[in-house]
Amino acid sequence: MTDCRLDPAYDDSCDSGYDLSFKSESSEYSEKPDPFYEYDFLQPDHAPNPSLLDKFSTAFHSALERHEPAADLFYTLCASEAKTSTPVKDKPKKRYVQSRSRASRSKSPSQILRIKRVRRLKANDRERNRMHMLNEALDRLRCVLPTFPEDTKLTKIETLRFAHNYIFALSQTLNDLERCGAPGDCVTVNVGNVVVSISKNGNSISARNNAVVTSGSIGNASFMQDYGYEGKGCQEEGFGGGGFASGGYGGNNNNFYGGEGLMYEFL
DNA sequence: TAGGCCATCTGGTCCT
DNA sequence: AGGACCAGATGGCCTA
Repeated sequence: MTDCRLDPAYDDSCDSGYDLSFKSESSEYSEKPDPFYEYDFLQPDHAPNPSLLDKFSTAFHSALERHEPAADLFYTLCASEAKTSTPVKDKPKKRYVQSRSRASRSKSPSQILRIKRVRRLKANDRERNRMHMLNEALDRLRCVLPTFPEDTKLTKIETLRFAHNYIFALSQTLNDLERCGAPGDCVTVNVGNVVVSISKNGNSISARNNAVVTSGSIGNASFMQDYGYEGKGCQEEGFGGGGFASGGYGGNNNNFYGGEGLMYEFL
């Protein structure tokens, strides 16, 4: 495969008629509305998203009062507004048939080459922007995960696994609260070395050793593992994998999620 | 220095 | 036709 950066034929002369300036830094990219923006707890400036926090808080406390699954309520609150750039495909894939093109009519080989090169450059630019948007979303996901600032930045796969496990841990916590009842207004979840407090007055994340937790990673590799779940729900959602033993989630460390190892306290 | 991670390019496929 | 999405290839950077 040729690398255009080394290919002398891959020039970006004005002859191509295409402006090579990166659109990732242009207004077209930066001003494009992000359909997922409103579903982030933290906005790009790390300020809490009041709308989403309110929804989560409402769902959480309604669940505590009505003994209903908070995740379902939260889902219900958001579902009506849910948008996705990758719609679910329920139709069988149809084979794409290349139609006869009129484009080649009355075009010299050099013109065709130039047109192809321009299209390729435009496609490269779109792909670059697409990946930038994906990375931006991953960065925002990193921001809402309880991590230590002194640790290295989570990789992409670590971020996704961490987020999956973190969400699962929180949902397990909610399930246990619904089972046991919640006498107070605040719930504290111990996530490894991190303490997550959820209350009507807001949520907070802190470290057990009083260190400030902002970004980075929890120094506990097992938390990054891609746990499977053999129980109902996750399996139905396609999360099934290797599975884990009942009552344990995280092995011999201090991550206690689900089952008898779950740690939470009422304040 | 090997391996992991990442950004980018590229061509194929599908969809509008 | 053109855009979105995807996966493979490639080269650069960093770290153990």
